Amino acid sequence: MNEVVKKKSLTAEDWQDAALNVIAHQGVAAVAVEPLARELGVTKGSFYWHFSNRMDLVKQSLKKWRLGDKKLVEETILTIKNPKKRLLAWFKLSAEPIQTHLIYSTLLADRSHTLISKILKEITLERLSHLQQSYREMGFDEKFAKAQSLLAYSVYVGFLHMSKTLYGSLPDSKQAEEYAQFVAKQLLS
Amino acid sequence: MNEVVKKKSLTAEDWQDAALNVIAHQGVAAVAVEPLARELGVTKGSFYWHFSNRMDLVKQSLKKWRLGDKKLVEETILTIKNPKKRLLAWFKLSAEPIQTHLIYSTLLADRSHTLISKILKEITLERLSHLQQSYREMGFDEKFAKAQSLLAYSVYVGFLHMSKTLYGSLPDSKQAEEYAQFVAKQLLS
DNA sequence: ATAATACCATACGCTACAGTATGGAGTGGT
DNA sequence: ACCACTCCATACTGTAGCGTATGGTATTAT
Repeated sequence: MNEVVKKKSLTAEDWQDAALNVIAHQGVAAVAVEPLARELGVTKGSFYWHFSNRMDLVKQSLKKWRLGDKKLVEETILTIKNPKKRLLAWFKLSAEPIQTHLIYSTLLADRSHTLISKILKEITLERLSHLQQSYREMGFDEKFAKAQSLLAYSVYVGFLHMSKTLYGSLPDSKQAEEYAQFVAKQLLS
Repeated sequence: MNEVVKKKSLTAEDWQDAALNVIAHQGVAAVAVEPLARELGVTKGSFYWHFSNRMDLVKQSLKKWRLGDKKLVEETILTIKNPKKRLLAWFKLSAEPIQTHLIYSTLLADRSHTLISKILKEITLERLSHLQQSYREMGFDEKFAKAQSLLAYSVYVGFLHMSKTLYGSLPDSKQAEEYAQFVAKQLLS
């Protein structure tokens, strides 16, 4: 039992969380109704009461993920006034072993659906814009800020995949800290 | 018709090429026998003559890809004596819009099978080793060479995903050249 | 010319999953 | 006490793909 209080019935969010967990580790294609139902200890009769179909679940799950991710960034990064410190905080957060990174990196290789491509493009452009903004505030010119933010973001994405490939999971906080320091030294001078 | 000479019968390599094409664009999970057969204008009776099962095709396809990739690197990169020029050549090749990169980046998010994880780890460590070697030959110490090669490789992987995400495909040669120059300036000083 | 072999079509059984239809148990409101 | 609504189980239909069995045709060898 992972829950002390045995819940009487499931909510839509319970299904979304389970779906996000699958997405993080096996991708969108692996999100299947019946296996999820088994995992949650119910049948798909429950599922089709909460959602209209499989894609509906995927959509709403990604929506939830996106909101949570946005909130995280707004609270821990965008509140920092000093642009250099803000970038450093971003590098550190990027290397933290949290689910949101796993989901993002998994989605990156999943071009199965137009919806996902669209979401990814939006998120990526959004984040690039933040980085570029910070570099500009540090005093760099437009062109350099653009190229450098693309480079920094590539490092972020690459690091996610590398970690999973080499270690099978995201590295722990200590390793992440060290790596963030090195990256900062190379990309924040 | 994409072939002038209409072939009388298919070879195992024809199936492998078709499979690699699917892997490059939709991932290993999307490799299915019957759809491939339809695409090749035959039925699966043909498939099961050439391969014992679906996984057999995947294995052999990846083996072919790996051999081709190895040959490419050996011929265009490892033959260069000067370490700095060698690294520059690697950066440039990394940004070229060729299928081998697509396959690699797609595999990176595909942890469905132990075999694939194993292959990926091997390839990644192999490439990291080459990079590290080049940095060392440039005169950097062991520790820096290791960190820097990891950084450079992260940039490579990240760039692949970014390109697909933002532009839907790998960028053309001209863009690739510019990007490689910038990366080289930042990571090769 | 005949036999062997390479290559493929067809037809089959099996499984996993999507989605629907319907009924039933529990719970809260009145 | 009764009703309505929430949540889920059960039982279906339909489809896509895996793998097998078997027979047929064209090519090659002898």
